[in-house]
Amino acid sequence: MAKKRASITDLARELHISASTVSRALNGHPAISEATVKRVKALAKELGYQPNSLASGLRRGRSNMLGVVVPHIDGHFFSQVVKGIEAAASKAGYQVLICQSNEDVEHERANLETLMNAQVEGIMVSISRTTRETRHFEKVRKRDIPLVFFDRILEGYDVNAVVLDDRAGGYRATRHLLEQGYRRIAHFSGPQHLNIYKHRRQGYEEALREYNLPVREELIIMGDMKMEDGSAGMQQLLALPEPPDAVFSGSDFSAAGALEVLEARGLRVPQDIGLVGFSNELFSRLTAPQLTSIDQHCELMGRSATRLLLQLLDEREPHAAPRHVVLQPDLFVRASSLRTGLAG
Amino acid sequence: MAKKRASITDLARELHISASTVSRALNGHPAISEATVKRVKALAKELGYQPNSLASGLRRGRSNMLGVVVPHIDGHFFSQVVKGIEAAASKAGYQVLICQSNEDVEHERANLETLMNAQVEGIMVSISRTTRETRHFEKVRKRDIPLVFFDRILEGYDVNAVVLDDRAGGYRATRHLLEQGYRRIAHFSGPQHLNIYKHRRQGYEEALREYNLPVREELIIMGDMKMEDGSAGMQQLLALPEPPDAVFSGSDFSAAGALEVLEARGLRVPQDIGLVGFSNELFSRLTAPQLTSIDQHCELMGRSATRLLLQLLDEREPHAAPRHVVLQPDLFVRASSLRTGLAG
DNA sequence: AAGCGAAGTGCAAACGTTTGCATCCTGACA
DNA sequence: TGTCAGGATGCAAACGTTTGCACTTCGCTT
Repeated sequence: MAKKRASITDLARELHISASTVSRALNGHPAISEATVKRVKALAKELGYQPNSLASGLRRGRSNMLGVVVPHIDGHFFSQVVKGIEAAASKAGYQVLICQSNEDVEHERANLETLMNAQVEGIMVSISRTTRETRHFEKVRKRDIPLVFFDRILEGYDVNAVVLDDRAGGYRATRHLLEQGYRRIAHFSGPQHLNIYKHRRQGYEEALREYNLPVREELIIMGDMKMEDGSAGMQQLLALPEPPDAVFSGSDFSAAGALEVLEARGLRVPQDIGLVGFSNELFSRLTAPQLTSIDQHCELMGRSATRLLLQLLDEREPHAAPRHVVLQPDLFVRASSLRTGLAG
Repeated sequence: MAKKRASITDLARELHISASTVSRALNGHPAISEATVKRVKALAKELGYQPNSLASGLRRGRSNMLGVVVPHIDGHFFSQVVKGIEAAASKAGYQVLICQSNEDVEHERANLETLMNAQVEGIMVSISRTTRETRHFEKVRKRDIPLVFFDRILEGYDVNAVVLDDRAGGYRATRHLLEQGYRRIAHFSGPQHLNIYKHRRQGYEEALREYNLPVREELIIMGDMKMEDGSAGMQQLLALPEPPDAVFSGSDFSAAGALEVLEARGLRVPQDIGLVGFSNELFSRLTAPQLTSIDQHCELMGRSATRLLLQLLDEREPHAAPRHVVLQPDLFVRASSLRTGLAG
């Protein structure tokens, strides 16, 4: 009844052959005879042999594990990305170790240590909101552990990355509002050291300029993109002498917050005020009215990041030029921004 | 420039002491002198030494990893549970390996193999919707790998588990509707081999009986609890000669689907029809009207499961009687079920 | 008949830690 | 001075795999 798990040596002893032969038989080494392979595999099955991946990892200097650091895992976006990562990784025979930084640099630093400790072969990161410097990533690089960033990256830090074309997203969202006839369009944005919020804002401004409209300071509200921030921002906007006739929010959450305020004030969406969010969260179909939003192809992003990482692992060229993959966003038009649709 | 990571042996060589001493110094073994400890730690820091957890895992027969198998990771519930697991595990010095079964038994079986391969010390599982038998779990048990189920368990399979008191949840949801004056209450339920849906239904029936109301077959709709199922179910209900005046849905998603249909038909919630969901998904605050729902304390569930697992690991009594932890749900009352609130 | 190549297998070292036991040293006590 | 205790360290084996190299056998070729 001793529950010791069968090892390669056990198989070898039982079959009166050497451990090397067993190992090779199991791994499909060509030099082993048909017959032996059969015997080994049969016994392995019988004893329920499972390779010890710690041992093989140790010996081969590989762990078959990839690490992921995300700010958090709740909400649609990151959980979908992780899903994509998982799918791509497991197809390639890798395990995935997932860590959450909780939007905190210190946590992020600790996560990286943890992952390196666990001997992961590569790491994918989406930086936390409080990350402003890159020392902890340099440590990873020094160890020659391939590193791929996704979605959120640090401005001016040249790295391998898979990102969304946030500028295009911001542009298309805003342009859609303009085409619907809205002219005084406000924008909710987040911390500007994060590429995503900065680029969404730039896209917004670009669209305005294209329509020869001024970019007004008072219509751009900086916040943390949570629901509360959206509510507060909306109230601030409504208090203006000339309130906006539409809002492009850099996040669905703050858009939802804005929606609550509008409803409470008895303002109609999209008639009185148009609204567009960002991320195409699950709930954007459930609000009343349904929320127009930008889809980020989260799962694809996860798969792309993993594919890029696997490529790097494959090539093993320590310091090749960093590669960028840019995904194009999609605009999902729903009721919250459809003014003409109602008229027509 | 060889990027070989410093090992214990490297430290030992450099300091002209033995590897054992270095190991002991780093692990706080009492027999090592103050002075040596200092020297070792200093050099370790200088060289950026990171212990190789594969090696130490191999030697000590421990991996410091826990495995988790969930049906999926999107949506509020499981991602929050995972968050709780992660938090509790990392506080205890464990890594977490997360696998998704995609609601498929075969995947689930493969996930378990994978985790055992990775030498996890214990496994937490919430079974997939298509899991109806337990052979693959027996294999884990045979290896004496502690196993804890959470939320979803197989009826009649006696195991360590952390579950919600779903019966109480169903009861309280239904009772709340009754107290609001609704009398013809329908119910959306899911696959009955899953404890959660079965118990929610039982709680629903219990509340009806308490009010001396009949349990009507035609008012109980079985489905897959997705949004579409909710829409379809609602249409089916509205087509009845005597449609219900309220619905208790076993999931927020199908509740949302029902809401869409109701809105399209011009039926007012909660005046014409009351609605209660289950899970307290993030979006339940965002629907119009906001959705009354049952909160499952997801994060707590994750923490509890982990704590239980760690206990089992600690005790190492192979076949102690399985333990159950039952969490109490909370009812979050919102507009979708507040008929009297409007009158008052 | 010697030599050769190929196929199949085994030996032993290595990966980086941990740990039981042995060893050495120093100082104290009888 | 001899003995002993205790503190500090080292030795070597072990965890389960993988892998370069050597070895045996056997059937062929020259």
